[in-house]
Amino acid sequence: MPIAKKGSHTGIIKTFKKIQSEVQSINRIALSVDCVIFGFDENKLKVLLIRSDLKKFHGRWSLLGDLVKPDQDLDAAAYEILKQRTGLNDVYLEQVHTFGEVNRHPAGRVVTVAYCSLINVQHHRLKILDNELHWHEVESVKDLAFDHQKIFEMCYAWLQKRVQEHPLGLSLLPSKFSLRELQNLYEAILNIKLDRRNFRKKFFAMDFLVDMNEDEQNVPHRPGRLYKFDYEKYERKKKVWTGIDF
Amino acid sequence: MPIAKKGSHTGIIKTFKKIQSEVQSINRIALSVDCVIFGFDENKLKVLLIRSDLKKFHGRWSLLGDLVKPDQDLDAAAYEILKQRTGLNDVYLEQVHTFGEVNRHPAGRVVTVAYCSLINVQHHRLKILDNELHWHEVESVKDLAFDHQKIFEMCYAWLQKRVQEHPLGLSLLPSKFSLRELQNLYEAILNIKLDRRNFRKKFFAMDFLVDMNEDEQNVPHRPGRLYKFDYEKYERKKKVWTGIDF
DNA sequence: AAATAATGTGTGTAATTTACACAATAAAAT
DNA sequence: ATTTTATTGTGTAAATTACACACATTATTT
Repeated sequence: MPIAKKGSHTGIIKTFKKIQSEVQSINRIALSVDCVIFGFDENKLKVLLIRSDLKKFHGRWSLLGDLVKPDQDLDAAAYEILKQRTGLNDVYLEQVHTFGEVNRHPAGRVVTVAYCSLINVQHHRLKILDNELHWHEVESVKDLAFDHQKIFEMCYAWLQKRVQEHPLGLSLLPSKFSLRELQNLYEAILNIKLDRRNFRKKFFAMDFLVDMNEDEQNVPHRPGRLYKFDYEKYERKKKVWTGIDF
Repeated sequence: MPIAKKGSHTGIIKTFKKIQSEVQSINRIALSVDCVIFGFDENKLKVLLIRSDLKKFHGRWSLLGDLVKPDQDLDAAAYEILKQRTGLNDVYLEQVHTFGEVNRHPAGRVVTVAYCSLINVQHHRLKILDNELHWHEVESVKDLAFDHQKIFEMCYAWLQKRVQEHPLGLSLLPSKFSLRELQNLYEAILNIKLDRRNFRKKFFAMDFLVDMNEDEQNVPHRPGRLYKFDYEKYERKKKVWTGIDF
């Protein structure tokens, strides 16, 4: 029988043996990852959903997720989902939040870690083999299965905030892109209109865009210049102090 | 024997029964919460640590944490820690990140969810009953047990960023505070010097400070005016669009 | 050759940020 | 009571950044 550690006034401190026994038997919980996979297509921000297979949620859509295996790193579990579902490897993936209400899942206690992923739909387009998968416009996503609506909304809000302070949004575009595409992307994510001249000035002033000396192809109007984003320079120069502002 | 769902091309989709069986037997993992509890005292940012009880980490300090029970909400588990360790109820608590590497804990597979908490040390001062608990200056925190150093560093970086865009930092001060105290707080958290006049102008311009018509007591110099922060007004007025800037 | 639809560029104004110095006040020391 | 000390409280000018706004240019399509 484990005892409270000598020196503890509270009885909270545990011996290694006690912790070990707790870790190994009781107190275990199923853990899953759910991925909110964003794409950008036809100037719309989209999210990849799968039709829920559970009768209880007949026909409702849900996020892509799976249980984490006991010998699997958490991040690896999220990458695994992406690999399986999109066929893509090096994609942008970031953990957003963990949802741990007791009754959030009908099959029992399942705590889930939500990840956001941003992928270039062009690369992915040919790889949706599974006809239960579908890209949905973010504005029309509602009534998802489980608590996935809440998870989705938190991830979408996270993206809207994050995209203003970090260049992750560019992962939604081809590596070469025009400023028009970039602006359309920001307008779609943030759901606002931006002034074109000021938008360009802003990005040129940041000085992370590399001119590819190449123009757009196959556009029914004057082609725009193509640029790529210099991530290395961004990593060197990124700011830590942005100023107190709320 | 569970089978892949009809209509699945990949065999990834699972039946409810299969999910239920996975949730209920295999694939379970121990889940813990760890709290990075910040305090502000003597113009220094501090963090509350406990001496590790595990022989393996003899004498090393660690974060305050515990396993999550199967019938306990995740957030509730974090509040529980705070309540136990500080005796405080309504404290600021926010989830930061989940750490899920397979070998991060010596007692087996334990995934941990890190929370940051900010408490007013004045309220707490008399309640450290446990002599294994100690407030450490953040700059001198090193070599924590487990992967707690990494967790701490991520939470500290999170705080430094978050405090610039959200008034959570004020939870470290008494509800009535002078602008000098507020500035000291920001300087301690961000580890920079700020211009006093511009700092004041900034905060007054935000217009969330309420003049208490009261001055500091027991200071060995001209007392400063006391203010409180109007959280309700902040909630009504807080900005969503801050501008693209990275 | 004209019409279309987009690209690419600059300037003035307003708002915000930064740098910076001195008088007023309360407490403590004499 | 007077002086000294330490800190509060305030204003302005200069620099920077954000914002609003219009026209000439270039491919493509008709």
